[in-house]
Amino acid sequence: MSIQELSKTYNPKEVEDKWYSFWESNRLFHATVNKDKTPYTVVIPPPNITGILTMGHVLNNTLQDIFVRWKRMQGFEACWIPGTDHAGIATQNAVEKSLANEGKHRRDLGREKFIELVWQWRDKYGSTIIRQLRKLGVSCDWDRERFTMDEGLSNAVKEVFIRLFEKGLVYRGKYIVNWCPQHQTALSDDEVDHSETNGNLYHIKYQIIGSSEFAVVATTRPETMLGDTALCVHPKDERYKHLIGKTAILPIVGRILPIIADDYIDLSFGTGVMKVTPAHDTNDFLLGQRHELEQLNILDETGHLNAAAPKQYEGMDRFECRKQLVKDLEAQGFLVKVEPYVYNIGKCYRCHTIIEPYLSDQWFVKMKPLAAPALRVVYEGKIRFHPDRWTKVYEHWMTNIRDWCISRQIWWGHRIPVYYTPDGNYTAARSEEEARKKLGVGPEIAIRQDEDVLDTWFSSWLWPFSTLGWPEDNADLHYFNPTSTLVTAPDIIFFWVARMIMANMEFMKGTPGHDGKPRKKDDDLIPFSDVYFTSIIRDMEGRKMSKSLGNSPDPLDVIEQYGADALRFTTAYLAPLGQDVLFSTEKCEIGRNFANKIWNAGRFLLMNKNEILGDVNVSLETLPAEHLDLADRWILSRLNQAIKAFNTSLNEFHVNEATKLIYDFIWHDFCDWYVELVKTRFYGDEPKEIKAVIVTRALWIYDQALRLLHPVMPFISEELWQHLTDRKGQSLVRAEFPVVYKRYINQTIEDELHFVIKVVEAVRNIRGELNVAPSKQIEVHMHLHGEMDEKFPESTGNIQGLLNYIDRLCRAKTVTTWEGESKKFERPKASASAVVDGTEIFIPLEGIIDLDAERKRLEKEIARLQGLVDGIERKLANPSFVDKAPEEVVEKEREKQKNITMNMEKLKTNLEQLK
RNA sequence: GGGCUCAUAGCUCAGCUUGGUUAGAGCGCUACCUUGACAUGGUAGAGGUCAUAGGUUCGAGUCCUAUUGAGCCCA
Repeated sequence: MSIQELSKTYNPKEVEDKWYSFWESNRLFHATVNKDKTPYTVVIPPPNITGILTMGHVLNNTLQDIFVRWKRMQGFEACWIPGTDHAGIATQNAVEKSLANEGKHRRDLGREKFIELVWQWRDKYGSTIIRQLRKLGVSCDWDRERFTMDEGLSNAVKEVFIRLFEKGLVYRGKYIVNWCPQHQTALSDDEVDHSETNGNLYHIKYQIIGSSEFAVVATTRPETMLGDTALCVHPKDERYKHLIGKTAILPIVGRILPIIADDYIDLSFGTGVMKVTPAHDTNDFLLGQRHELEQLNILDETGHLNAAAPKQYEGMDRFECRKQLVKDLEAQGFLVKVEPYVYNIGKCYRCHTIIEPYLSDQWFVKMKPLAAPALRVVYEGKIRFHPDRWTKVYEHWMTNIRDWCISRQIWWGHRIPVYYTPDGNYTAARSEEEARKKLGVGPEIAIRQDEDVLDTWFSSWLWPFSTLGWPEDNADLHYFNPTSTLVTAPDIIFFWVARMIMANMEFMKGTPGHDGKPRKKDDDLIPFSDVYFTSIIRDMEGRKMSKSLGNSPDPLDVIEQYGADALRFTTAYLAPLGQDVLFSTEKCEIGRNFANKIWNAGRFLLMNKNEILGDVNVSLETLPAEHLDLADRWILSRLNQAIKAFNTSLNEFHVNEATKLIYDFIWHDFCDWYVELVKTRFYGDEPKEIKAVIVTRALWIYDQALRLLHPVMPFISEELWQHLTDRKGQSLVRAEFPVVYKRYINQTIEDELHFVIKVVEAVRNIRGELNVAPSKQIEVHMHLHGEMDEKFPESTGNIQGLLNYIDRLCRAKTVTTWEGESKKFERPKASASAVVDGTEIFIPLEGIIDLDAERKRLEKEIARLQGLVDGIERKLANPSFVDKAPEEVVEKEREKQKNITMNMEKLKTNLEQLK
């Protein structure tokens, strides 16, 4: 391929869609059962079908893709299963909203018609986010895409419900649940957001019967008094002991309430007397059960007062009623006082309506028995959390786990597979037919299925095996489950992560594992071995990204502006394990600039390849190892160090560290130094055959760098990789990931080249500080300290090559070397000078040099070194340091003192000469 | 009330279980530079008493305790 094809800057738009469709149409992401390979499976946290791509998704999916692409290139059978969940409440909401625009309600259509409409909606909008994910470059196995309402997954849900029912782990009960009057459904505890709210504490007095006394109670929700069925005090409370057993009159209503005693009462709260409303408060409900109190429900499903309330309030909204009731209490003299009060209020996580504790019939899962093994596998490290601190959070929740309310009073979702006879018998069954059998009723008797559907999470918790075909037994399930890494946001650790662990351990029992034998051991029953909890993406002020704040950039706009690779790179680069990320769109410049740098390095190499070799295909199969010089051996050492460190970082889930490593290797080691060093040989007078080797080797190293880069920046790496040579239809997606060759890692070589770098930097520093024009050719005199073969054991015999490098990088005319401590050495007059590892560098600048500036520069450097020496000397003068510190540490300090002092002395001599 | 995390350059953060390099990077800032890949670039420079107070240690940005401030989770 020829250079004309590479533009001056990288243009992501021209390459991204092209390569994605190439990958997808060649099914390069498709995984199959392959006994010769180790599986590496990841299940996507299924986004809602109502969702659009957010920065959170970008981070989450970029991380997953990095892991998956890395493992795939390393030769694992990498399988990333994508999909979506049906998001019961959110989706129903969206459809109801559009119905409302037509002035209709779902009840007008009826259940069947409505669900049909939701499916239509899903077909139209439900895969938006899946399309958007492709833009990001994710390497999901699209043949395996699943949806929680698919037939197979629905069967899994049904099967699980029935098995739990038969085990007695699913039960039906009247319970106080979190009720959302907006959605008219129960919510699980996790679906309620708590926030501090400014409200009032109302003090209301209740007349004691047979006495002139009043009991004063304090409440934040006065309207619930209409459902009061008792008053309660602490049995040991001296203030109220005499009231126990008596009765009081409920103001306005006139109902007679017993006064009971229970040590649940918090003596320090309010007045110490509590009103008891069993149907409208969880704690009161439990208290009511203990004391067999009547449960009086005063609200309907929409949060309006029902017929159990006095006539004047019936039909009122709960908050309207609160207002009116307070007014009435005040008018009738029952209101003692109202004080401002801050308390926690629960709101629906979907619509932010204030949650009403509400008494209703619901289905629950008994969690304690399921939690025990799930807790054990995390305790024992069979599942590891990253960062590790989430294990504590998990343990705390799991040990205090409460039963899970799984029924929802909506239509969109998996309908509860429970059937009722007219006389109230019920059972769980796979079909009406099975239900009849179980219930022992014939076709002449009508039975009805439960109206409610299941919580969406009741399908999500089966995701690691339902997506693989469970409950049908099949090879995929044996091979790809347990999965490997789960990448998810920490806020769904309870909703999802914990429950998946419980489900996998319960339902995969007996399914054949990798070895074909039925699973029994924890190691085979876990759903995944590692959980990576992602950072939370915030804006630059540290606020959570949210729709209402409008501070969330649309990732598609960002991709349009900067390219998908830039977005991916920047996100991964900025996101440390376990810490929040402050993000702004402009930060994608990091990734964009990096992409451009990579692009231009490739452009440079291809230009030179064309120059030297012409329009031929080079073979990049193996490293051309002839004519290696210091620079080559140095970059090979750096490359292998980078590969090694990259793998280590990813193994430890330090993705940002791995990303930084590539950045530093490509930008600094490769571009800043290697490319500059190699120019010396490209433009030097070596024969063409050698130049051909050099450029091919540079391309080979660059090829390795692209492989290293591919998991993070798949598009640009593929595009460039294809340009390097004819790949014959192969893709970088399935190319081999670079392997570490330890023999190329060589510290001596790195030190030697580092010396060259330090000399170059010292000269550049002089040029910069003394304002020597870059175009000005200079002379550099080096007075080397020590013996040549000691100083450059790897370069002995090719010192000229080494000096050529310094020459070129310093734009120097000549470089003079003085070996050893030659007596004949004469300091060039009127020179700027520096010392590097004892080697003196002089730049004669007769007539140009600003002597004053040079003196100041030297004085500053001497002062800096003096500071260091002082510090070291203080240390060495401390007898307990010399006594107690390890010998090697002390020796190191002595060595340091010697070297710095030597450098400083030389600078002092040079300074003297300028005076 | 219980628990967790964080505090290092103007800004955003590295410096990781294992205390000992002259505490680093990117952005921003200053000066210079279109040099045969790249101005989405190069070179050089300025900028830090590592939140505060104690403690452990020969030695603390790093370990421990407390305080202050910021944020999160659970109840």
